[in-house]
Amino acid sequence: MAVTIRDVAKASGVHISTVSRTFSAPHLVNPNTRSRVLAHAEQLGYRPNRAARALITGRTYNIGLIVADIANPFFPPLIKAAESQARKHDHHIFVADTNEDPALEEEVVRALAKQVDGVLLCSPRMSNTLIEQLSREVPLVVVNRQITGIPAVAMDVAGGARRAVEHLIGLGHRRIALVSGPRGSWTSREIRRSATSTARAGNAELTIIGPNPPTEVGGLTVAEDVLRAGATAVLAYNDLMAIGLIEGLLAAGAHVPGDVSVVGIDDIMLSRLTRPKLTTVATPTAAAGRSAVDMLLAHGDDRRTTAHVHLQTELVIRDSTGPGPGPHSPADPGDVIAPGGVAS
Amino acid sequence: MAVTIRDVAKASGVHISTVSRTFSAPHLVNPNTRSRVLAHAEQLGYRPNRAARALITGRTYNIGLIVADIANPFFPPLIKAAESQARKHDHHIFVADTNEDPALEEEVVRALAKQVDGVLLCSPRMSNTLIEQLSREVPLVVVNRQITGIPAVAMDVAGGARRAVEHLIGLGHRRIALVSGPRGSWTSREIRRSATSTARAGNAELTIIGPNPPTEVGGLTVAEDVLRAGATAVLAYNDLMAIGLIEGLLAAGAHVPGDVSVVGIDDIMLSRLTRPKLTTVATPTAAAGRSAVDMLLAHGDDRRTTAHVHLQTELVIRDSTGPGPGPHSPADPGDVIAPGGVAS
DNA sequence: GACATGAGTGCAACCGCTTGCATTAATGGG
DNA sequence: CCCATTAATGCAAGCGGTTGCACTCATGTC
Repeated sequence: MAVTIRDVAKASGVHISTVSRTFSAPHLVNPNTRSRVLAHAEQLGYRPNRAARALITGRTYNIGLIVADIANPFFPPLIKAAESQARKHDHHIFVADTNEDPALEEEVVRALAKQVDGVLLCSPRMSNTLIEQLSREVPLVVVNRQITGIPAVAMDVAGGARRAVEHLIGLGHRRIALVSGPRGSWTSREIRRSATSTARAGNAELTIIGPNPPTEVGGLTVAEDVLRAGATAVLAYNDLMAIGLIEGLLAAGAHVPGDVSVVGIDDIMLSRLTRPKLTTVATPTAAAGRSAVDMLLAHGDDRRTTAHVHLQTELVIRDSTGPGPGPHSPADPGDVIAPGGVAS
Repeated sequence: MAVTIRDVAKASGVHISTVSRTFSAPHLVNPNTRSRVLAHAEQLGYRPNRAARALITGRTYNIGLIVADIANPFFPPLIKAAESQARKHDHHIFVADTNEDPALEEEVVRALAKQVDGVLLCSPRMSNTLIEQLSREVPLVVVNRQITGIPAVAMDVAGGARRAVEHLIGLGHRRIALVSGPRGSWTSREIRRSATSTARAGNAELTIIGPNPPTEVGGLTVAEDVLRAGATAVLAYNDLMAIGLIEGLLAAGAHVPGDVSVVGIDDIMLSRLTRPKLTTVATPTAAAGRSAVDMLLAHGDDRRTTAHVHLQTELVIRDSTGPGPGPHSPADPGDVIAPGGVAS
C-alpha cells in the first residue's frame, strides 16, 4: 500500500541501498544519483518508515513523556515546551498520564521503553530504587526529583518555599500551615523540609497538613483543618490547591488575605486571574520541559553525563497575602495596645 | 542488549515461532508449552517489540493526537480523556502541538502517519480538501469539524451559541458583539452562522470582530473594539478570550456585567474561578476525546463507518452576564421613564 | 603502462517479529 | 490395522529499512 524504499529504487533504477543512503548517508552517494532519487521519492511521496529504521539502528526518534495528570495546569506548559523542543530535533513524543499512580508509572515506562529513545519522568511518584532500576532498561531523565546517577531537571522549590515562608513571617504571621502534596512527591518533601527550617529560624509555628491530592478539591477539603489549626497563613503545595483552599476558606467565612494569607507554588496561568490574585512561587515549567528534552538527547551520545540542571524559582507577590496578627501588623481598631507590646 | 523472542525461545527450548504464537495466537500452542514459555518470558523480562510487530502486521497500537495548542486549557481534558481511553485499548498516544499553524498540521500528520493506526485531528485549521487528501494516507478522525466522508466528533457549538445569544437578548441586550476565533476554525464559523441568525431573529444587531488568536491576549486586545462598537454584550469564541476580554474591559473602565455582559464558550476549569464567574457554553471535551478514540479504533475494522458523533452543549449561566439596556431591564435610578417607552 | 586509490554502487545479512506452509505425532473411524 | 484428521510445532520468507563488504571503474602516480 504505502510507498517503500523499493518503489523508489525501482523508479530511479538503483539498488535499494542507494536509496537508503540517499536519506541516511547522503555524502556516500553521487550528487546526480542523489538528486534523481530525491526527485522520484518526492514524486512518489516516499517517507522513510521510522519504525523499520529503528529496528536496525536502535534510534526511534521518539520520546516518552510521563506526567501524573495532564489536566493539572502545571503540566501543559511543560508538555508543550518539551514537544516543541523535541520536534526541533525531529523527535516525536508520546504522552502518558498516570493519574498519580506509581504502579502505572512503572507499567507505562516499560510499555514505552522499546519504542522510545528515552523517557522523561515528570514529578514521578515511584521510589528512587525503582527509578534507578528502570533507568537501566531505558534512558531516563527525571523532572522534579533528584537521584544520584540519574540525569535530572530540578526546580528550586526549596528556595521558593523558603522565600514564601520568609515573606509570611515578614508580614507578621507566626502560625503557619503547610498544606502538603501527594505521597511520593519529592517536591512536597523539599517544600516541607525547607518550610520547616525556615519557620523554625523565624520563630514561627508550622503545622503540616497532609498528604493530600494535589488538586483543587484537595485544597478545598483542608480549609477546615487550616482554620482548626489556628493558622493565619498557609503555604500550599501548588496553586491549584491554594485556589481550592481559598474557596474553602471563603465558604467557611474566612477572608483572604484578611483572616488568612495563602501562598501557592507554580504560578499557573490561573493564578493571575482568580480573585484575590494568588501570591505564589513561580516555577519555570517551560524551561524545565526544554531542558529535560535537551538532556535526554545529549545523554544519548556520551554516556554518563548525569548532569543535574537546577532552575531558579521566584516569589511573585500578589493579593492573597497580607499582614498577620504579629507585632508588625497594624493594630485592630478595637484592640487595646498591650503593655510591653513587643513580642519576641 | 534487550531480550528478544529468540532469547525466550532458547530458554524454553522451542522455536521462535512458538514464542511468537504464545503471545499473539495463544490458542495455537499447547497449554503446557505456553505456560513454560510464559514463565521464561516473565523471568527474562521479555516484552514484545511493538515496532517490529507493526512492521509486519501493520498495526502499531499507536494513535496520533494533534492539537492547535496544548497550553490552551480547552485541550488538556480532551488529551487526558483520549489518552486514558486509548490506553484502555492498549494503545499509546503521540501528542503534537501545531501552534495554530495549518502547514505544521499537514507536516505532522505525514510525519506520524507511518507509526500510528490513525490520527485524531482536533480543531484543525487546514482546508477540508487537504484533510480529505490526508485521510487517504492515514485513518483520520476530526474533532470539531464536519467533512462528508470523514469520521468526526462534533460538539453542538451552534446550539450553544444560539442559546447564548438568546440568553443575552432575553436580558435586554440589542447590540451584541461576536469576538470570533482564528481563521480556519470550523467552530468559529459555526458560532458566527448561528449567532448571526439568532441575532437577526431576535432583532438584535451583531457586530463581528475578528478573526483573532484564540488566546487571553486575543481577547484582551479587542476590548477597545467591543466598546467602540457600542456593544453591551459579547459572545466570545472561547473562555480564554472571554476572560482576556473581561480584563481588557475592566482596564478600560467598563464593568462586567454592569456595562457589558460577556459569554464564553468551553467552560474550562478557569471559568468557575475568575471574578466575575464566567457565563459560558459548556462543551463536553472529555467525552469528545473518548469518542474520537473509540471511533478511530472501531473504524479500523470495518471501513466506511464514517459516522458523525454529535455532542450536546449546555449554557451555564454565572455572573458575567446581566440585564442590558433594553425594555425589560430595570430603569436606571437617575433615568426618567421615556414616554412611549416600549421600543421594538 | 602497471598499480594503488578512492568514489560510487550492489549484494546480502540482519533488526525482532509474524505467518503460510510443511512436517510430525497423536487421535478416531471403519 | 490403515488412513484421514487434527493439534502442535518447526521452517523460512518477508515487513522496510541499514550497513559491512566486495566489486567496478575512472583517476592519479611513478
